[in-house]
Amino acid sequence: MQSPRATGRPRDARIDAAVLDATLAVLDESGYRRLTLEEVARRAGTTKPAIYRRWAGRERLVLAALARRLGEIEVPDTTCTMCDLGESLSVFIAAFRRMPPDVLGPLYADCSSEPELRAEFMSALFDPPRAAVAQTLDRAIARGDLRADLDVGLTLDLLASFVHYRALFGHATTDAHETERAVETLLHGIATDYPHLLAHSLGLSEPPVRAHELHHDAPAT
Amino acid sequence: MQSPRATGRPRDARIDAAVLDATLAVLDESGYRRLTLEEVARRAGTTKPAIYRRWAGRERLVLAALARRLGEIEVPDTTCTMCDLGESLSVFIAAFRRMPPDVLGPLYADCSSEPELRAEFMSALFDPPRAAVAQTLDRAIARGDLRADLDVGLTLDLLASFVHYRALFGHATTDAHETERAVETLLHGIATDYPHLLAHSLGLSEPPVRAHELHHDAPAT
DNA sequence: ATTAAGTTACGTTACGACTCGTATCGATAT
DNA sequence: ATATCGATACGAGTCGTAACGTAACTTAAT
Repeated sequence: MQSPRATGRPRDARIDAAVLDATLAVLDESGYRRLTLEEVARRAGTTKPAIYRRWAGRERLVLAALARRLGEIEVPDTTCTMCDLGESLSVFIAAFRRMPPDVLGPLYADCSSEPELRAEFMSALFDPPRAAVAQTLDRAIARGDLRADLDVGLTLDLLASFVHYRALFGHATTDAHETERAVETLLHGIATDYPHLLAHSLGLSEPPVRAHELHHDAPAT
Repeated sequence: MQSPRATGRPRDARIDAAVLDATLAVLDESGYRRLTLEEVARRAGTTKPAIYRRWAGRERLVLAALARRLGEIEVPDTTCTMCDLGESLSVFIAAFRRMPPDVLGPLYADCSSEPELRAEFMSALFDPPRAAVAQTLDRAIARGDLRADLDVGLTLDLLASFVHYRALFGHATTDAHETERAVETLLHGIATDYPHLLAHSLGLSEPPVRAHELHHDAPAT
């Protein structure tokens, strides 16, 4: 943000680290809702005012702690589109596995009220893995493995939302096998004969003969 | 739940209705986080204890109010799979449109801590629209429009998560057109040549000749 | 080099404000 | 006899901030 203060007593960097560590520890034990700043301060061997000097509230504190744990995201880049997508999703899922439902949901709930805070949440936690998958998609398109007219944003949302859904509502631990199935499903589609369905929806009762040559875009009306 | 008490002064049913109405009004104005029971009681022309007599906490109160607004879900049933899916999703989205992000996210956050409460949340708000889409998928499979070996649960999650994602993180109002695109994407798949990608991922450098006859299932090892 | 002044962080403690969920009370309805 | 009604009050937590006196570091003058 701004340049470090040139005057006065410098901040003790060990306190920063101790507070972030304590925050993560309390989060893992008690979740986000039961996290109190006094407990964090106690464990970090410091006090509440010292925390407020550094972060503007508990949302920002937790964001900082989680962002630190999230670390950097690496983008897989082999020549295998399916592998890359699966791997990207795995990284994605692994990232969220480190942020249990007890944390991510309530945290976002608290962040969603204030636009600026919300933006910080997004850029700190959601955007990084999302960008990784986006890059994978772009590469696959450039390689010719995905359709050139693909709506990357939409596809990204389909993938990302799937992971978030599982992470937030954690009714199932998304394992590697299911990741694979999801990628497979998305790549292949779920229809037996998509052109046929498309034609039907357009009111043509008989399916087009040259189904495979039919372009993805709907014919002009 | 249990049978109505045979003894003592009966509850005033008008209070039930007034409280639920007031709850919805406050939710729409202030969102979930800023909703206080005292404010609800004030608007309903009653008092806090009267509310606690009826619902065990504000989570249950809000759940009851939202479930009331959600109403019943109708399942579309034409012969057009694409239309039905699109329509199902639209109903899905419409259901969530009545529950702004300021409500659904924080509410779930509060419900997720207690398992029983979480189950109530699911059965009251998430399951109904989800079941509607599930029925549409089943019909489409029976009709032969979707692959028989389709993982319905997975597909359902892909669709539902997409809607939830938009509803919770509302960075985009999912309109009819985008719904259509999503269904289209899922039906058709995003790959230019899926069998080719599959083969490649299995380590075969040259693509199979009869790509279109290759079954979805991977060949036996 | 020493000293002095200025600034900021530190720990400690305390405070006001806000909700929550419950308790109490007399009155009322079955 | 029992349970609800309105009204009010209460204890318990947590929040974010405001004091204080002390400690650490920078700058400038001696």
